[in-house]
Amino acid sequence: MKIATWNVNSLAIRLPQLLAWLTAEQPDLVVLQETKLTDDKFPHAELAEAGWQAQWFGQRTYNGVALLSRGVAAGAVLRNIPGFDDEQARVIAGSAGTAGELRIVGAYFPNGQAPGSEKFAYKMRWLDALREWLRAELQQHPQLVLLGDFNIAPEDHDVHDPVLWAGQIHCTDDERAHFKGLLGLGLHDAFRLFEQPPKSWSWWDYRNLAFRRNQGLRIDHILVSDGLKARVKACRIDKAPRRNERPSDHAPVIVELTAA
DNA sequence: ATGTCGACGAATCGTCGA
Repeated sequence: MKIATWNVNSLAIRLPQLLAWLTAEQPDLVVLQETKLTDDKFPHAELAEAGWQAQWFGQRTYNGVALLSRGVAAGAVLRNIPGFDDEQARVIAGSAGTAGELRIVGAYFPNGQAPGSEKFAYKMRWLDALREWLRAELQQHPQLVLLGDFNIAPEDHDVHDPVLWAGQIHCTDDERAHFKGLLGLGLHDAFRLFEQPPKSWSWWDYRNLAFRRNQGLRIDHILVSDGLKARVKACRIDKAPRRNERPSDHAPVIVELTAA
């Protein structure tokens, strides 16, 4: 069972790359971020043609998320955090897996712009709401995967230049405390369950030849619950799509689980 | 350090967000 997350930075632009990647990589479940599509424009027909069921939740210009499953549609789908009033489309959750035992929570965490900004305050409120909702969700669904673009680099070794980035957005103590708070719910950073190549990033700025210079951040994550940890076989970042022409600025992250 | 994308509204570019 392969589960993946990818911030596609506009599905309108990236659909051909997504379809090619799905064929090449053959994941079972995929969550997408930054589709930037209103729901009427979501390319469900093209995905269905390729064998994918989709659940989606989007808006114009910004944000937008989706949950793709091969063959069987996800059940008990939720859009955004229950009880948290939000105009932005950032979360999609659904139940999937061979026996519907897996709870998949795909999320596009707020960017936060800069510490002290109104957008940063929104990020903090959103993170509070996410944690409290997930606390309850984990009671209901002990086999849970939280994955997406977290917009948080959890530790200095997730940052190409920790001195340059110290205290900057994605790297503040407040954001990192929130990441640890999620781990405190009984979640595990799947990527760090394994030995990994040094300087592994999931995002590289379009500017400054950052990808060529491998100057990036690891801000896209897959967190697995206590109840799933023993099933985690591998976790990796797939840099191949970042080498495409007109790539997304993010690379997919993939986790492999053993059969239930 | 700030050199790039992508969406959008309005024009063949400026603004915003990331």
